[in-house]
Amino acid sequence: MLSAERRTLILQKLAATGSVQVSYLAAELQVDPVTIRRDLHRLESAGYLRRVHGGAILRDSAGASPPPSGLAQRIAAAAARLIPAGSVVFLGPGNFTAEIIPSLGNEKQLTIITNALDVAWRAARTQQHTLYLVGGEVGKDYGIYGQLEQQFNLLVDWVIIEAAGLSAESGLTHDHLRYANLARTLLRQSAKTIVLLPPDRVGQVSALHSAPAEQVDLLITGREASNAPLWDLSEAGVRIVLT
Amino acid sequence: MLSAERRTLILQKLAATGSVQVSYLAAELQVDPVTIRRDLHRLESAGYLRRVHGGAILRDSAGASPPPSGLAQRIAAAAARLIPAGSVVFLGPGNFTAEIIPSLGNEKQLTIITNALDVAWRAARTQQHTLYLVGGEVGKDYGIYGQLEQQFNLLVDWVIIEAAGLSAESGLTHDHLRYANLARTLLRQSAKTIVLLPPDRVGQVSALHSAPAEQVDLLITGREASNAPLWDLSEAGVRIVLT
DNA sequence: GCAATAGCGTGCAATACTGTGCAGAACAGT
DNA sequence: ACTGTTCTGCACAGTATTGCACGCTATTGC
Repeated sequence: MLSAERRTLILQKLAATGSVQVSYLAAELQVDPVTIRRDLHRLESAGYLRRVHGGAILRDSAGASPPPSGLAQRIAAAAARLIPAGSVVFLGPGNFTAEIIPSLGNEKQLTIITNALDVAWRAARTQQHTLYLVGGEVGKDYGIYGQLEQQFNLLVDWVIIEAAGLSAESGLTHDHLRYANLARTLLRQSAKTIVLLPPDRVGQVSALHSAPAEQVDLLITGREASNAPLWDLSEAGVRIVLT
Repeated sequence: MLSAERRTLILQKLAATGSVQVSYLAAELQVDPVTIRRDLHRLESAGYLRRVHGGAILRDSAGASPPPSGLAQRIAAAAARLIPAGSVVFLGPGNFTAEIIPSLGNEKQLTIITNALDVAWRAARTQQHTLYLVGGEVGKDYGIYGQLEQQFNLLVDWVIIEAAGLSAESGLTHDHLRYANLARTLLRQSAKTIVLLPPDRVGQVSALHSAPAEQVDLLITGREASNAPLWDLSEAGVRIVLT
């Protein structure tokens, strides 16, 4: 491998995840840690990143977003494992979905459609996927709730969204009207639907309903989720992945 | 084998894999490494690739956004000073326009419409402006070239874009068709237009024309720009800001 | 506060790569 | 056939990159 190539890979990894570790890169790229350190030193001199003990972080991440929680990484990693290379996926807004991008690794190439600015930014910086973004007003949660149907012919293999609640009786529910509308539009298509949910929201019901539980193909949540609602969902035909 | 043939093969290999190594090519093509080096040198001069130690890589595989140069910050700061609080501005793709966001400071609130993912991301993170984003496919330069007119009623006070050239006779010119089309659409509106240009592109002409110089209200460039073309542009009614 | 651990920079030697001058070979035009 | 030009390979000296060893420093857990 060319040294310049290696430095490009380091920058891509950094762009995708926000930070890199010397030890991880050394193992991944099969070079001595001291070589990685020299690379990082060089890239810092060129202004591409900021060197910190143990690795490097993005140059402009002064007051950046907090590091992802372990839960988000676990759920996102589980989702990433399920998606085959080459799929067309829709990613909704949220911390869990955004964390999927760095979980995908360097090889798996997808076509990603999203209405979340943070997801789009992470995906774009990897230069690895084909990326489509919904237009419209950008909200404080980085979600963009535009006229989806006008902009794309939605023929996606997987729809991956978060929700405020999922129960067998009340189905998929949300806190915000625009999010509920988005979910309803997306699930009308015949794609496979994956819902990412914090474990404490399994079986819960929120204000705005979008779809019955039967339309959810797969629920990914934490293993702390209580069993009774999971059982009911499973009865309703929802596959469950605990992580 | 003809030398031109060999260079074509080198470019093919490079396009296929993203990088080539001198030693590999020398063995593969059965010529001396020195010959390969001379080929690469030539191809680099012609702009086909970027030479690195041990081989060559694609010209635009920077991986991450390059650090802002002093020039970008100077030009962006000049533009930021000109925009009054509360304005509705369109920001096109590019390093200069992206640098405007941090130059705006913490108080000035704008309504920003953009088709550049990096601009949008920076603006969104400030939580300071009202932000609209054009939808569509995200390109390698983070530009999104969708159906602008279908998505927004463009009633902006300022259109701020970059270009590949601006001269009094040939007007505003660009390197990429989609960018030229964008500029043409934007400038059809009656907004005030600001063009950000590296000083060495003042008076230059590139392949694709979008608008006559008269439609440009303001040119912001570096003070290194040569005087004759600036004078012509000023005659054509373009206000000039040197920084 | 302190010890264990992991990470840091630097000097050094081995290796690989680089540019350049030179001479011979291939080639095009006369 | 002759001649000037371009391309190619070789030799050589200089430079870049890498891994290892060493002593030093930051971080972590108790």
